[in-house]
Amino acid sequence: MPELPEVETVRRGLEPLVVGARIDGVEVLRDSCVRRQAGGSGEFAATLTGSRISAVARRGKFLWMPLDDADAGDRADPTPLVLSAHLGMSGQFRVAQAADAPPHSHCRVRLRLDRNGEQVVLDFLDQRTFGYLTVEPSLLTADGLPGGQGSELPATPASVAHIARDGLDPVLDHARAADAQRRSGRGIKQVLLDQQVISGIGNIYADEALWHAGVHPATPASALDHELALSVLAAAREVMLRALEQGGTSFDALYVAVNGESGYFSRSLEAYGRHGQPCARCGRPLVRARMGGRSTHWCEACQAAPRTGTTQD
DNA sequence: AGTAGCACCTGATTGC
DNA sequence: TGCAATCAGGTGCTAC
Repeated sequence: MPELPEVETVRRGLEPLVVGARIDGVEVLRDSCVRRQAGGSGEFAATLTGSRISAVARRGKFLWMPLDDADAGDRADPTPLVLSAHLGMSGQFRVAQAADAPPHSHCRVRLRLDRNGEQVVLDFLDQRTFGYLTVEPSLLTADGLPGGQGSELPATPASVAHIARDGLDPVLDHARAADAQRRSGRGIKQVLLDQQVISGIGNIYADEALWHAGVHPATPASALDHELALSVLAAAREVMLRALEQGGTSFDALYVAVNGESGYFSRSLEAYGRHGQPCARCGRPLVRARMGGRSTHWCEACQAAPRTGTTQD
């Protein structure tokens, strides 16, 4: 589930915990949670051990931690390495309370860190195992990334190269992103979920943004004019910023911050999960339907059905 | 080339 | 009570 505000909440929790820390031990409890690693979990653990984490970065829902590798000078190709993480639907980073605490049943990887002599045990939990960790090279330049602008980040993992700038990225060109959306004939809901057009928006915030903008989720993106496409993007940005202020959206224990705390934005949701309940704007009951395989919530009165071409309901 | 559909998993909830 | 079907916040691959 975690979408941009939740992943950013995790990033902010990790930053003071891991930056400058040295990885002293790596325990992989479930091999399949280490992905895209040629040498598997063995190589993953061997490469990480002894490395020092220099930062925690994010684009959209993708997290990564650049590594200062003490042995980099010995390698034939000293490309900067990063520890990449994607939380999938249920991934979490959690600090274990004690070095000898038995790992949670959903713990997939345990990292033992040394931060100025202090021992920190960081667990990667993931019930559904759609999330993953990997150590991979980073790109030396950001040229050619989706969005086209240069990057203020030191390095971007290869696995993130195809991901567009996210809605809170200061470098995002909103006008270009809006026009990129309008090039697709798919429904605007599906285009909002396309991480190669604009990243960070997931199923919750897509529904919220469209409710706030008053746009029907099935409206073909190509039918929006430039101004309306911009206002959908602005709505997405505003709702994600407000969610971030409240630590993200938590429905259950599957999303919590690094310290185990839940976010409070679920009580501010206007559309997602509110089918059958009255619309806060007009009082009509909200409806739910499946769209592009995802459950979608909207108000039939405030979010007028697309009326392009042939008529319908 | 762009897009729909499915695969990847576990666990909670719903319905018979 | 038991068991099967359904659903869940995401992404990437494959086949049209």
